[in-house]
Amino acid sequence: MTIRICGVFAGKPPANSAPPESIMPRYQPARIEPKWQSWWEAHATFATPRLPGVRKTYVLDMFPYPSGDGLHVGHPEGYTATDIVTRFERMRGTSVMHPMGFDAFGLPAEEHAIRTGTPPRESTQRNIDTFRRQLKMLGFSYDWNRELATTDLAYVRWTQWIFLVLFDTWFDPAVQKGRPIADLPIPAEVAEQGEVAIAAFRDAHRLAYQSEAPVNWCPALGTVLANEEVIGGVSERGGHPVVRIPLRQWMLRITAYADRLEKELEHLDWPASIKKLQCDWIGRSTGAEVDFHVAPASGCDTAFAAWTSSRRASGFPQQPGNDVLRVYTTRPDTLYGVTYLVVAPEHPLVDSLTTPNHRQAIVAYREAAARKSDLDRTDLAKGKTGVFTGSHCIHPLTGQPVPVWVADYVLSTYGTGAIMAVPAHDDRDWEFAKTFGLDIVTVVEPDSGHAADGSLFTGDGRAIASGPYTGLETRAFIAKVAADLASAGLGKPAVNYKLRDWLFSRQRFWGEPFPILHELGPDGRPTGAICAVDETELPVRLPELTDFRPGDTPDPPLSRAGDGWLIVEKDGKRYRRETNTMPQWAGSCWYYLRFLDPTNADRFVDPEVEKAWMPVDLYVGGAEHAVLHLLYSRFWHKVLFDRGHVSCPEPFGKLVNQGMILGEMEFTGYRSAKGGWVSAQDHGEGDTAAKVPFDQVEKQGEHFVLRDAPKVRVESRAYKMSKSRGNVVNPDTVVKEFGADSLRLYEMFMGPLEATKPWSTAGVGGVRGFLDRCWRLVVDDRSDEVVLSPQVVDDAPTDDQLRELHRMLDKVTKDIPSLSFNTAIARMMEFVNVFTPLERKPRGVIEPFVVALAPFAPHLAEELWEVLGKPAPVSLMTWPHVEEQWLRDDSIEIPVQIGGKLRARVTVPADADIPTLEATAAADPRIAELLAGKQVVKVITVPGRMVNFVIR
RNA sequence: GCCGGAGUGGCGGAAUGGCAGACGCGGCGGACUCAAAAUCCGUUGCCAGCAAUGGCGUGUGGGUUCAAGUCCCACCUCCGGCACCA
Repeated sequence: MTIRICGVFAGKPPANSAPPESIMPRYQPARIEPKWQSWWEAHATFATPRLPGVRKTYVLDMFPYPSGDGLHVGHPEGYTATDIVTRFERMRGTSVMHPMGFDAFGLPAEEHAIRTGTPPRESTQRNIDTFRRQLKMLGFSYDWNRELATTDLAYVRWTQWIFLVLFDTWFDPAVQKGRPIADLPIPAEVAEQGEVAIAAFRDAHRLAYQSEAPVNWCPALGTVLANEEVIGGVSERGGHPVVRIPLRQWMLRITAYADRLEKELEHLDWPASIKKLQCDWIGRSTGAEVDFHVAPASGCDTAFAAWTSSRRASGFPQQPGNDVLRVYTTRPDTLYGVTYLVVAPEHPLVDSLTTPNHRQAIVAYREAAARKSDLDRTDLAKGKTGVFTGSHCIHPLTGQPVPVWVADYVLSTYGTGAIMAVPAHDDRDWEFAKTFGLDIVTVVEPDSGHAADGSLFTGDGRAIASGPYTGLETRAFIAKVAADLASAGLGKPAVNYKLRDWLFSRQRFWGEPFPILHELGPDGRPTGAICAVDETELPVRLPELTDFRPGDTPDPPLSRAGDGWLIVEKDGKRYRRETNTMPQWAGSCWYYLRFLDPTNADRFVDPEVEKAWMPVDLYVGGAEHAVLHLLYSRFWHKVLFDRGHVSCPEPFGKLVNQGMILGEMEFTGYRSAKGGWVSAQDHGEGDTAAKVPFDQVEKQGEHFVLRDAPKVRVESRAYKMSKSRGNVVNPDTVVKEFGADSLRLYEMFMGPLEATKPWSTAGVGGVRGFLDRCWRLVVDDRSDEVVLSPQVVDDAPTDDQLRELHRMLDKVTKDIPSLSFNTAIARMMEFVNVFTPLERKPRGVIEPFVVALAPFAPHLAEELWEVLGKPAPVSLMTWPHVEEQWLRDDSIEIPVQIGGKLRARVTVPADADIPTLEATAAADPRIAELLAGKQVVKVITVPGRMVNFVIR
């Protein structure tokens, strides 16, 4: 007799130590998991061919940022889902592309470098090593030969190369396509001015261009941020304040692709919510631009008449002159309700519009607005502010003067930076008019009834008090007035986007250097001319620095590199390298392409390989990338497509967002300062929150209360995992305690992939119990060695056993492609529950079960396959065929209802026809009794489903 | 404020308009054991009843239907995102 169990480890495998031989028959993930991981690696089980066979699938995970904290339990959720899909597809004979890599540039590595003085490349490498170890520990079937990190020089080379493609491309609106800059038509008046002017004209049209514009400067991070990275006036990362300062920056002309980015979403198999988020972010709106003539100090009428007649002749000009204020509106039908105009504080006409007696107030207001952070400026709770300029403009249709105000609720960066205010029909204008006592003129009535004068109505309706347009419906009015304005040269239809060009440069060290050179004049100062680094000189490496700190000023750390790095001589001219670096998004914009051909030294990807594998068939990751990453990479992909470098217009065919995994469910009670319990619904400021153990709580009605004090409610919910809350679950710990297969299976069993779900360690124990039962289904747990259970026999399976097998297989086969892993696992559990008690378990059902288990618990399945005496690997076995004949029953039990209420069940032949069903149901003693003396009005019978007697 | 998503046992969840609660956790009872662990078996929505059985039950209120967790209308709560874009 061997003593198998001792001390505190009873029931659990000893942590991470090789178990003594004597207890081997127990399921020991710590032993079998590394064994099979090495086996797969040694046999290159998951190596992907260069080109796919008849059927291909490209299944991609959003690659992780390798943070110093290591893998989080959220990572394996999506990664296990895709791993199951890819293992399943391989077993079905599909060629599978399933790579993994690391998004390794980024702020945390750099901040760590600053804190510790070690170069970011070192800590990044350490973190990648940790991540790789953890990912391998979970048995994912990646082709590790394709591993890449965005920080690899061989990768940076091609990121820079793609930047040069953007630099070499302009967007031709006529064909809605990106074209080589060499094809850009040069207007004669530019050509006349010579080479410098032509170069400047080209630079102004490139998809990658420089711009001196107000940017989001984050002093705490020492860098500027893209609009998308600023949430509510603070940085998305870290929540630091952001201020607007003017600065020369690199921009990417993503707005040129706004229409295509919106329209081409339509056919993608993406969650509707993500499509909508992208749509809203792009924010296409249609309306009209309208010019308001600036009223001269005197002689207003004649000047206006002269202006309108000249406009009638010339038409609506491309650029408004200084004599007009151009506004953008989505509601030109409310033109007759305009009672004032507003320009943004940064609007170029503010100076000329300001009259001397208002100058002081205007200057003060502009200064205050510039000082305000975006947070203050966008805080709706603060109410509207503004100042009158002293000037008026002339309403283009009525000829009446309209006062011009400056207010920061108008954004300089959207539309024309100026609006026509219609307080009766726009809530922001209404609030402003109320604040400053401006006129409110109603010009739209709701279809039902009259609007009270001076009230707010923002919907569509019928025009009133609108001159010749009175009586028109909103939509008809908009169409007609837009046409009329256009023919009078006073306005034109216009489209606007919320999307702004992508601010693409950062003042940080740990990013890709731009492959751009600035020409230096004889005085050593930049001449303004720029040129691209030659393709053959890529990659441009980061210089060796010892100090990575961002400056207090927006001067990038790279500008502190020595002249050896900074200064380049070429064709007898001196150049200074661009010292900004690219944002972290750059690398993640195209990694899915490099995976296809990761070692290619001649091209970023071989076109033949790209055409064969693209697009990505399934892309799984968190919803936090809904706009940023997914919008940016679609943009890059479209540029590459336009320039003929890739074969499809969209990179990601199907997208799935895994839900967040929260910490364990917690009960929180509140204690007052005096120490007594306070009920959760009326706890206040001074009370302290305390965790209450599960067994001291019970449910009473809708709420949980303290068991010992049922009047005291406690809160119950699960929270997002965070270090500060101390509820973070570490995958290493879970693997040590339960094994990788248990972690994988548990995360898939928790609930639907897309749902937010709380963690439950007891739940992990539950699936571990299932894997234990799988083990005992095959392995003899009474022997001292790992040998086949004597209960697994060569008997021919019975019909019932085959039915159980094929029904399980059918469910699993259907559930994997639809990513319904929780129900697939439940079905496998049922299978095991059926076969566990049997004394004789036919090989003919046990073997296919092990094959079906393999995508979910691959290590255990390999081990059991070996115990069954089969040659490894089960991972590449053919997926079991589902035999239809076993999915049907000879007889079935169906419910019988009376008036829709269940009253009995009857057993009938599976193919029974309606009369048989009704007769059998009516013959049931209980039904007969209930129907006696009642009048059956109608009988509804669904063959194979149910019978319902409707009685009076 | 706007836009998404979700409300089902003590908990996670399951359910092509057709037997609500599969599967798992937890609980309860039993077998095995000197005992415990592990394992196996049974049981477990609530109320009434010894039981057969009956009643009630999918956030709330209405509606459609022979039949509603599922479809429609209104509302409530929670979670997530966006937020002066004219």
